[in-house]
Amino acid sequence: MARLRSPEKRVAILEAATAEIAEGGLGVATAKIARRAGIAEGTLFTYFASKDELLNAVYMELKTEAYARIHHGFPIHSSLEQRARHIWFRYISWVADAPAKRKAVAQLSVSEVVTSATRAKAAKGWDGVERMLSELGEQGPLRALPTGYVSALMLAMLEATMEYAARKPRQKDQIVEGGFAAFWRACGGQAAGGGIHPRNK
Amino acid sequence: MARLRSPEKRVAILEAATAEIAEGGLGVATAKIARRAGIAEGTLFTYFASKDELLNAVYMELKTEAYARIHHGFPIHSSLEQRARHIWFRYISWVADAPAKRKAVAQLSVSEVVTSATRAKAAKGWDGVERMLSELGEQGPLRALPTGYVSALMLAMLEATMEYAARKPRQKDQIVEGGFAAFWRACGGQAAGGGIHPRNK
Amino acid sequence: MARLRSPEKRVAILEAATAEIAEGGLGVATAKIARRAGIAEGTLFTYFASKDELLNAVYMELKTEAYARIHHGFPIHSSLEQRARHIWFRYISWVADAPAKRKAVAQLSVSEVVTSATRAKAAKGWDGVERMLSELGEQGPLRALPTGYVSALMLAMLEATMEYAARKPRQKDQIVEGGFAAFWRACGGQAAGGGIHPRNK
Amino acid sequence: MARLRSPEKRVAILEAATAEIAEGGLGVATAKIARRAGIAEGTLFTYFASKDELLNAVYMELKTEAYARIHHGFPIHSSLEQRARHIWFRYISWVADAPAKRKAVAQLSVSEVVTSATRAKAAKGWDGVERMLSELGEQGPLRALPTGYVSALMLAMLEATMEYAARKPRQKDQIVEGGFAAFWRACGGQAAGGGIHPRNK
DNA sequence: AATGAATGAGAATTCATTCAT
DNA sequence: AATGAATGAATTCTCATTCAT
Repeated sequence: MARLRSPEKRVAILEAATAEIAEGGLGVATAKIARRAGIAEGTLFTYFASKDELLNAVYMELKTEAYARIHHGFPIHSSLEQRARHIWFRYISWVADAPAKRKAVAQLSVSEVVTSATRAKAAKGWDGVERMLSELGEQGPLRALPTGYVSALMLAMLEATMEYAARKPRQKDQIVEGGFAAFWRACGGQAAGGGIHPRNK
Repeated sequence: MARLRSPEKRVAILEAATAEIAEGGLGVATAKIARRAGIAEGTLFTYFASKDELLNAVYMELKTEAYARIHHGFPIHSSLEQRARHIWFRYISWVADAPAKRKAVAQLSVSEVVTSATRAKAAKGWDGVERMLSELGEQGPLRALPTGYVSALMLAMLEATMEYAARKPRQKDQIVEGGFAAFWRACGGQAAGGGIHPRNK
Repeated sequence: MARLRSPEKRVAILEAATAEIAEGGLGVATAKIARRAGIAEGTLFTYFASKDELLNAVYMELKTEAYARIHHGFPIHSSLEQRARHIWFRYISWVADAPAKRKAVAQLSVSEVVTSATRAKAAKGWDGVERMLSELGEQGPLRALPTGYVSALMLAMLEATMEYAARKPRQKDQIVEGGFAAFWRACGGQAAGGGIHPRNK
Repeated sequence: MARLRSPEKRVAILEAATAEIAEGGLGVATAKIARRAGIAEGTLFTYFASKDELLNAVYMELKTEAYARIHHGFPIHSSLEQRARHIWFRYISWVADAPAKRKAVAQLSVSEVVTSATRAKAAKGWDGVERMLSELGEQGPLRALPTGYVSALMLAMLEATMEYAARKPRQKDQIVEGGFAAFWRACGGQAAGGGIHPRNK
């Protein structure tokens, strides 16, 4: 039997692509990605049939990873606020650990190379998060708005908060905490101490 | 660059570039932009020294235009909420009029071709908006956070709201209105009727 | 106004392509063709949109040129045999002048890159030759066979004769003359002195 | 190359190569040939040291096969015309059975990958046919021309006839028969009933 | 100033061949 | 012997930019 296609190599390519995209945009040469991944130019194409396919895989991978981060240790029996906090801070920590990942995802999200099929598949992974957040949307002032809007809003506020925090590293913790408070108010909750469902506490 | 014979051509190029970027990403060929603008390939470079310069100009133009939209008819003597509403709905209407512009701006915003100098210059124009919003940040729960964070948050929430509204055209008005309410709560204001500073009214 | 696309350059490319194909087959690199034509790699593609298009153009060009050679000085009022001789020897002389052209045409003829549209268009040019030969097909023993078969046969016999003559340069004249005699007999004619229609002489 | 484990695999490769060449030209990827042959990419190279070697082997194989077809049942004691007829119709039937073979041979014949050594070797196998035909060349009007020219002429007329017949399937038999008659006349023979050497009959 | 042909440095991808398994 | 992943040179084609007209 010949060598097996190594999952490590696949991962190396995805990581190299993420880093290169973060540094140089979606226009990076596949050759550059391959070099960074420590493989030959042509080898990249035994793992991904085309650059587009690779880009879609990177998007999928990053979205999945972010989701896994949030999913891990989710306090399913805690109050709504605690659950929302978990998501907020977990996502922030993911980005803080690897800013390149966020930069890459940002580029991919607005690009046309990521197909709607990929987006749909990735969104399905987010379903879990959305379900967690659905209670937020079902009660309180956001009740009248379509499901999914809450998570879209949360993601947007997260991105803005991270972006901002990244530019002011010293006040980072304060901004992140303040950002969550703002999100929580937007959802109709009171600042810490209050909450949407006092009785739920 | 000498005084340009035709400012119309400059505008045509910027518009063509915006449309092409929206449709095909930042990778569009300058030749394609030129064709769409109704000029020759080479002529583009008498108006913009390089593709990067053009891209930066497009970013600048779009940001400036959005700002102008908001600036126009700004109810400078109305309540803080009224002013915030003005910004919110004006920005939404700008995007609604020309969705391509938003798509283009989104691509440019995350790209590395737009220099920090350009971003700074554009942000300066945006200062006006920020000043209008600064009161929001100075008072209420957002007080402790750095200036600029409020406008960043507003923009993020606006983008998310538009994105979402675009996918559910029938509920558009409801979503846009609900989005503003959420933003206003995030800033510490009460739902319409209340407000941060009742006495300011 | 910019430079005009020069017909000389187009011709240079076609000639370079013909020579390269003759020497190295249809697999030649477009870069090699461009170099031989004295132009830049990219310039080739302003004259021919793709390699396939170039190859089709070469085929067309060579077929047209061969036809022109035959057409020139055609003894329209002479005997059938004289007319057939004219075609035979003219075609031979074309090939003798530029053996590379025949080699290139041979490769292209059997290849799949030459579309049936191109073949049809080229065949239309041969219609003239065919008409000249149609009398041969209408009378004599070939009468029962479909029109067009005579010219196909003639071309095949010509190719074989040339191929053979090229390998034995010393006997060239003898072979070419003998080849024509064979063709003429195949058509039902008698060796020189006789003919299909003695009275036509 | 050691004694090969499986001659069947060698044959499978040759057949796959023939089919692929017929369909896609000499540019086919060896990987595609291997896949069609039902073996792994690398295995091909334990049977043929290089693509060129494979191509030469295909040429050789096809020429040999055609020769075998003709050789089989050759009416060695019949009249010259009968023998020529045998060759003509046998060759036609070979091609009719497997048109891909003829297409492949046509591509290979005009290509530079087939070495003159291979051609010489293949021609040697063809010698048998040539010997059978040599009488045609030795007597009659073709007497003055070099040996080998007759078979070259025959092959050319055969190819043209097949090509033509393939395009008009309904008149196929008529064309093939008419083609032989033409060839026979070209050799100096009379239409059926006559012959070059009545006394030889 | 305007034009668009010319340029040539990449870009993505292919593919014959090698080689670890 | 057989496999197919790995290799990297080579290929076609694109495109920002220059420049003759």
